[in-house]
Amino acid sequence: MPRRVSQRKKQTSTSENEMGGTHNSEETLTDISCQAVGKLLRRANKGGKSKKKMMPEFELERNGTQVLEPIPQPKTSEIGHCSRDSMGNASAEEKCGNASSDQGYLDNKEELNDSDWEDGTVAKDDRPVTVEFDVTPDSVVKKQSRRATAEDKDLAELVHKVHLLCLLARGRLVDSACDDPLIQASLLSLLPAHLVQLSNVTKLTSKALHPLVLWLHDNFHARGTNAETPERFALTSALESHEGSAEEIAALSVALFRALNLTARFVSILDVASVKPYQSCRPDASGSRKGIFNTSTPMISKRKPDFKSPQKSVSSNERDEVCESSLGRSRKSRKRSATSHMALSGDPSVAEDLNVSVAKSQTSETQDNDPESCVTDKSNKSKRKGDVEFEMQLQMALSATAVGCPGSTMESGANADEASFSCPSKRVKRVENADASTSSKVISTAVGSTKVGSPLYWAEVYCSEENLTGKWVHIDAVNMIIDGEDKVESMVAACKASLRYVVAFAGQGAKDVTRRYCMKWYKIASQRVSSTWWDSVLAPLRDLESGATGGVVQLKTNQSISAESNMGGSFVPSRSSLEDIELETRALTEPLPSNQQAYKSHPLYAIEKWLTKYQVLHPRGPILGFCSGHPVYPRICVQTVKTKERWLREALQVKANEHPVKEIKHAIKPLKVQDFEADDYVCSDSKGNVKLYGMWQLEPLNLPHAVNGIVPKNERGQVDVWSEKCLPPGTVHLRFPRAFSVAKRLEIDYAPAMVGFEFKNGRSFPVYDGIVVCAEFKDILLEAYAEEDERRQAEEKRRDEAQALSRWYQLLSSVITRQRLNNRYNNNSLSSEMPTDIQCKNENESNAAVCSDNGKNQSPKHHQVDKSGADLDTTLSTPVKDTSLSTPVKDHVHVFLKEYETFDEVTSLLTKRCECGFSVQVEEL
DNA sequence: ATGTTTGAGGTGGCTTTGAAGGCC
DNA sequence: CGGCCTTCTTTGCCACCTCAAACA
Repeated sequence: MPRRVSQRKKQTSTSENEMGGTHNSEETLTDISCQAVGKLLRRANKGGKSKKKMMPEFELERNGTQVLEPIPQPKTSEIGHCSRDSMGNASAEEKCGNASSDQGYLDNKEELNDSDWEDGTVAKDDRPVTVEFDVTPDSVVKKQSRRATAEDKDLAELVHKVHLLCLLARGRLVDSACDDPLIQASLLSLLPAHLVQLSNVTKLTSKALHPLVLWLHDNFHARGTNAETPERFALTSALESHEGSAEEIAALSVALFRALNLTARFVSILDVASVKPYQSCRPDASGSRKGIFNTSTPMISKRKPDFKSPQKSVSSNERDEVCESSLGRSRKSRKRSATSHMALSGDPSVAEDLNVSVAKSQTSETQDNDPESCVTDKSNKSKRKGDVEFEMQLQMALSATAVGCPGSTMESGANADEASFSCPSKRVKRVENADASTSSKVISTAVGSTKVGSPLYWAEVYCSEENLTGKWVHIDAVNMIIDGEDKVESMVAACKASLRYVVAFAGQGAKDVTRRYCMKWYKIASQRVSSTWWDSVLAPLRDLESGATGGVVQLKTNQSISAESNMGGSFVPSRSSLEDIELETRALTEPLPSNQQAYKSHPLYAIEKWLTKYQVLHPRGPILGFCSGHPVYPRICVQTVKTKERWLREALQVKANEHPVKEIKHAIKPLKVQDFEADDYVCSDSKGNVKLYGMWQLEPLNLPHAVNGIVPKNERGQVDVWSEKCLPPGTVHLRFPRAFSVAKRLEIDYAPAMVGFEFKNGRSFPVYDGIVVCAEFKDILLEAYAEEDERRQAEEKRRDEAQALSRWYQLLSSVITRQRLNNRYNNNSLSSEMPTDIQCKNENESNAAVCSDNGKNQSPKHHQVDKSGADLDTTLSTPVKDTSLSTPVKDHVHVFLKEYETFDEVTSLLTKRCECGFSVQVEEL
């Protein structure tokens, strides 16, 4: 395979390894999230060190603070990244990515130990940890945009998944806080007596909830940042002050509903980092550019328990607007950001606007023309949008993870009240900032990106008297909306926000209820992670959720369903299964999109215009409607067509008398020879059409059966083994090496097994693996192969041993010769230059061994048989050389002729002689 | 002003059945 | 000399994606 492909595979497998199996144990979900982030960082780190210059790098500081530090990015363009730039990224007192700090980080980088990340110390370290980003200004002019590579896509998907897991974990924490008995009791104590009666209502309708929601709405307000208290998820303080974040208010509403024995869920939009690279979290790929910056993750835009708010916020005056809850959140964010800029701008109001702009540009994927953002865009424009997004995504994932990591201590006793994530085991990990302002600034860059007015949290209450079978009713206490599930999408869309994941939490579990709120699924389908992965993650959580909320539905007596359930007694629909049906129904009854492009990858509908080359409509109907004059067909009518050969790989063959359903032109690559012969080229064009067949034209592959031990082969004398199904009946595929030689020796008919292709040199070549033989020969072959293998191994062993002996002999012989020469010419300077290479072939194996003693003209003038040589003979019992020579001849090659040999039967010594007088004694083994 | 269509341009993925030369 | 093994080299088309201009 090409290198490109193998790299891709590696990445994919990495990603799967890292993310896979996260659903196995719900109780370790948080751990898994943390580990995933750790791995992610490690990977990002690696990526950053590679040639991918766009990838930010990260490092681990020694003082227990993990600092995530993108290296200075080259500029995308132009001008002035002055103070504004640092405003966008960091306030002055924070670790601004200036040159000196960069240098320091780069130095430290050498000490970074990957295994720290690998081992998940990010999450598990007992010490308080600060996770912080520092965005450094770009300094080098760079290409404006870059297309996403496969690696970028993998990384974006990884970030997306990690972020999802983190947000899921957070949702579960909020949900469990809603179960806190103290919170519930406190709420009940505040509740007017007439409303408490609601707990006795058995037949609940959404209308009945109205006064309750009204009371909530009147008594609890979403607010902006309170400068005195750190922004944490603290239901108690929200309860006390009757004021809290949108998330807290929504959670309080859920807690109240549960206190009244209503079945209620906490619902949250998981506003997650984009699954695509260099995109912010926006729902709609077409247009709405300016809405991008409005997106952010609630984990960041909302002040989390893990980040202190060290800076004062500007007071809020705009409390009672529409979408107040989110406004509160966004205001908070804006203020927080603004404060970090005030030091630079000096004007709070300006600073606020600026900050919004900065944040926008940071989260934005475009340097859009939004007038509001252009003020500061100049500075951020220089940063590539992909980088910005990447930083954002990592921030999101990291901060979200930090919230959920268990096992760490609360930062202070004052904060460790019961209300914030009630039970100790569920307590929020406080990530202690060594430098609070640093961290806050880091977050502020993200915070400003809040979408204005987009509802992110609400409650769902199960009303048994709604519909026939009961219904989950959407209740947004902050905005005083009851049963407004159809309004959510438009509200979210109006705020340019994303509705990709709507998850309901209950009983420590979670369920994806996006379908209930999203009417235009095709718009978000591509923005979601693969359903396989998502479903597997949610599977254990779904069980928990349905366990907590899934009461048996009390069907109304006059309904036929009721009769059915009474009759059988076995079919008792649970709330959960009924909801599944409801959501599934919505999935299958989506209205026809009004724009053509939506049909390109629509799961339900298709128009012919957007079919690909290998797709046809079969059958052509029914027509469900029209879009811009194009008939709309059900997606199930779209069939994939393939060539005969392609179908063959799937063990299917085209039926007799079937005509190709489609023919496409296949540009045959003209060979170089054909370039000179235009006539040939033109002729070949006519047969360049590729015939395609559909699934309905196929039948199971009917290969000729093996007869008389002969393997049926194709026109190339081989068998294409795409899979076991492609084997002719009566044959087997033997994949061991050198099988063919065994088969050949036994004279068994075989065919090489072609298992695929390798692409090399611009062409593809078949890859063979083993042979195909008739099944009856399998055992014989295996047996013979085992024998052969044994014999071969024995032979190899023998050869190795002989070689070892030979080499020992050569070595010792050299040593002895050297010693002998030393003795003889001790005083001669030659001794130090003695050649040691005595080359001699294995005399045992040749009748006329050839030796060379032309040792670089330095051969001793006179050789004598030395006693030591005889000793060596007896000691080694190996071929021995006796150098009883008399006439050294320069460059002479000894030739030992058979007729000069003498053999001493007593000593078993064979003496070979050269015509020159040189003789060699060989001891026969 | 906003949304939609269209086309340009770029990237990733799929395509798919040798030859020469050295060694044993 | 024949069989086996290694090395040679890195296409070109199409689908898909993004972007921007034109259009509704």
